Amino acid sequence: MGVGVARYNALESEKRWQAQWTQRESFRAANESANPKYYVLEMFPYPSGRIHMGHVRNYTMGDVIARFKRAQGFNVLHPMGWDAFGLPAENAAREKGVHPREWTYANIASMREQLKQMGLAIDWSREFATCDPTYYARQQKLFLDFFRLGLVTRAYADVNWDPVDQTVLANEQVIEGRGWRSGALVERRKLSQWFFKITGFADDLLSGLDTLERWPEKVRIMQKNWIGRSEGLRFSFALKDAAADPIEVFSTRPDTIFGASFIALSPEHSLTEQLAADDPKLAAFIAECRKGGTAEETIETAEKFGYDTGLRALHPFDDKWQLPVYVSNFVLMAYGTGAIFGCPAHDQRDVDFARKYDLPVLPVVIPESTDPKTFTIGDEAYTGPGRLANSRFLDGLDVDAAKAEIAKRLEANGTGTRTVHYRLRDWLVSRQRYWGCPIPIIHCQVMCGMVPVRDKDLPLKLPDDVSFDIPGNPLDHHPTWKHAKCPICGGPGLRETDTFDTFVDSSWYFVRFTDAQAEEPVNRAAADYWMPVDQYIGGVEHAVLHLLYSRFFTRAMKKAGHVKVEEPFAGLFTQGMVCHETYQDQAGAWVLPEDIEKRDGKTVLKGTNVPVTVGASEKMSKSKKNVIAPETIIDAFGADTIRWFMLSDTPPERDIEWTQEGAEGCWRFVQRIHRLVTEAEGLAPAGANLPATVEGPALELRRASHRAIAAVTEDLSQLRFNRAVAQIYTLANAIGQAAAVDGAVKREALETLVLLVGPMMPHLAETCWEALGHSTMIAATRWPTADANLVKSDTIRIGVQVNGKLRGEIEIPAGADEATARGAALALEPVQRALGGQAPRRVIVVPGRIVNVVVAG
RNA sequence: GCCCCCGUGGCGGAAUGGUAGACGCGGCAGACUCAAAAUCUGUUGCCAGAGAUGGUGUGCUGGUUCGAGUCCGGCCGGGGGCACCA
Repeated sequence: MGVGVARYNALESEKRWQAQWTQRESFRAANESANPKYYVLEMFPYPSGRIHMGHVRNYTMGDVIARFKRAQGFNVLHPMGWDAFGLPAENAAREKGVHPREWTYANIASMREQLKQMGLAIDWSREFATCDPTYYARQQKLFLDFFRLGLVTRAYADVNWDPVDQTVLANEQVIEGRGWRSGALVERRKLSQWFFKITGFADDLLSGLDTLERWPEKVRIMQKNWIGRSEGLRFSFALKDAAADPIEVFSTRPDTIFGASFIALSPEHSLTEQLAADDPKLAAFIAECRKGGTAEETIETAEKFGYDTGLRALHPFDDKWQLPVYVSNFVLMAYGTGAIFGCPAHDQRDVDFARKYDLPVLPVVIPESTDPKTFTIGDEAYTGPGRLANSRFLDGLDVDAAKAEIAKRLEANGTGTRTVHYRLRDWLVSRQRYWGCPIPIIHCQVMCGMVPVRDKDLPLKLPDDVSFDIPGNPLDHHPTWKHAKCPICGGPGLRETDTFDTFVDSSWYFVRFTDAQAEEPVNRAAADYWMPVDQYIGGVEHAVLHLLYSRFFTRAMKKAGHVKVEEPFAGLFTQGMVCHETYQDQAGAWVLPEDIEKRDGKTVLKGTNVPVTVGASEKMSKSKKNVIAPETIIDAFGADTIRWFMLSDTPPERDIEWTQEGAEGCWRFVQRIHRLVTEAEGLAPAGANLPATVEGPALELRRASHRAIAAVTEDLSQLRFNRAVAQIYTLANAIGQAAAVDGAVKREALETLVLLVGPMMPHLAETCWEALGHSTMIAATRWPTADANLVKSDTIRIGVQVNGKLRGEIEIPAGADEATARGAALALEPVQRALGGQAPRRVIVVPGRIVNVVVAG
């Protein structure tokens, strides 16, 4: 520590300001205000016990927005809670013998402590965990509302059974045939399950995407693809053997019907199965198709196989035309009818298949300005627009007209139906687990069937005395819990022992934050005031499921009269991951960053000369040990340093790489700001007026201040934190350069610097604000406004080009007319040289931008 | 295989079609110091040149334009998503 230099003590200062904010309830949000509202929310965390760098990045961004909007005069809601149900708590119970509730609440306590150390501007009075009975009781009530509205259904379904987790997985949770958490090979089982009828909202969820202008295009496309709407025609092909049932197909290209050259059935099609019973070769073929999984992207490049069943189908418009019926591995049972007609000329998969089995390839859609007689298809299908040919009554029509004509004819004779298919399936919400929200239904053993639990009997609480000694659902093998009287007849009944998927919990928490204490699930007035969330921030890994379910839930809640909005999140931002270099020792084992050191350009195990291999920067993960614990950084440098790092350099949507050097650079800047403020000499007292005239270096400093205000305001509004950071560095540099400037101008510059830094490094800013003689807090201070006259300068320097190449620079008054710029440019020596005494062929003057002299040659 | 995104100094990255490389990290040189750390100042795309300066430069390749990192076509490379969706 330098002699006589008071070094900024971040840890002490941060503790102090955090206490101040808490004591003054600085971030408490009122449910009504004269100011406009702004609701900023980060995806709430699962309480694993410790925060990681991903949390730090996420919550820092949200916090900057919250503080910035608050300073701009908005009534800001910035809450925090816990996505607290879920399997890890049960795993901990099985592994360590600790009750899921204790484990979860202990984790929440330690994570809350860590988040508070980050200095987040959160209204903690609204905090809740989804495992609080006060929360899930309201969720049960919502479920009953949905139940009465017919949005809930129960169906026997083939479900994915995870034998390790002893639970049912959604299709989305099965990855490469394995459970997404356990990694166990998934088995198929038929179980009676609860579903939310999200498919009923498919069209609405799809069209709603168009209104989400402040969502990343990428996420909207992913949701669109997930919903997967396709319009087509469902119709039948009769078989030559009249005794057999016709084969029903679904096609989005019925216009290509006269290019058909085969029919293909899925290996799982019922007809396939019938035929296989008497055809061992087909049975063997089916077994072959099942190998390696069916839904794999990897098999897309795999070869297409077919098996000719010997059956012949009749063309719907010509019963003399027979088409071979194949079974093929590229037809999916889960989509459409599990059967297709193949038109090789206009579908890539079909042409691949046709070439392999030597089937006809007849083009029936001809691109504009191409001769039908010479148009042929090689190994590539033509899927573009065009006019029909070789298609009898369709000849000459365009694709859309031909589709309509076919549909019209087949509908008229009763063999076809226009159909819309969705990829989206109903949301399976029941889980055979203990640590989740119980589903409030009683199965009457007498005659009443499935009966909702009465409102007055809510919450239906989880029992505490459960055992995890045996596999399966503890609720199910609890000795007494599931026995209940039927609410209708009073006879014996059994409680539903399934609990909800935790995606249900996270599908409405953002509404509950608007009044976390409300007796009803939603305080309608509070929800109407705050919803929608103005800015939601989280990882792109939730692009489909969480966000789609939340959009569905909000619509369902609207139907039930709980909210007036349909879309929960007006703005969405998906931040990038936090990465770090990876290290391996000579045996190939992963090494923690804290166990290495870099010396003389080499990377070695700490305190030794044993070399370490430095690998690519990858997402921080325990398995590769490339993790930095946020608390080690906060303990060493303070929260402001880690926050500043997260905002600096890398655009927020991209992956950021954590480096020790970068962190030290941030720390140095913290110190530098503190020094600039505390060592400033000749400052005017707080509140002093600026001199009447300011010129020279003082004017330049004023300009730097106001340019910084304008730029940082703009950048923060657009979530371009990295650019805002660069602007602040520029201002700090300008202040350092203007050492001779003092008085009120210097004060203005320093106060600007401190105010602009406020949302990003709030503790440092408060300390500096106080050092500048203020008794108020930055948390209660308005954002500065830029003086437009100071943002622009009197003269500007613009480039001068000759034939588009830079040849010089001129300095002219800011508002100078074209003639002035032109004259100054032409007078330049390099321009004169290029002209060689001749007149320019053309001079382009873009005011305030550039002059380009075009010289003949 | 299809869809989406991205290729700019040693590194992270700036740049409404208008002076490419802001800002940071790292490097180099200097000041302060017995010395180091910290701090401050200068410098830093590449090539040539002592220098002024000149040439060159945003993955490759065509095009549009007075002018292209930016727009359009083709290719190469990297990343993400997916469902062979008829």
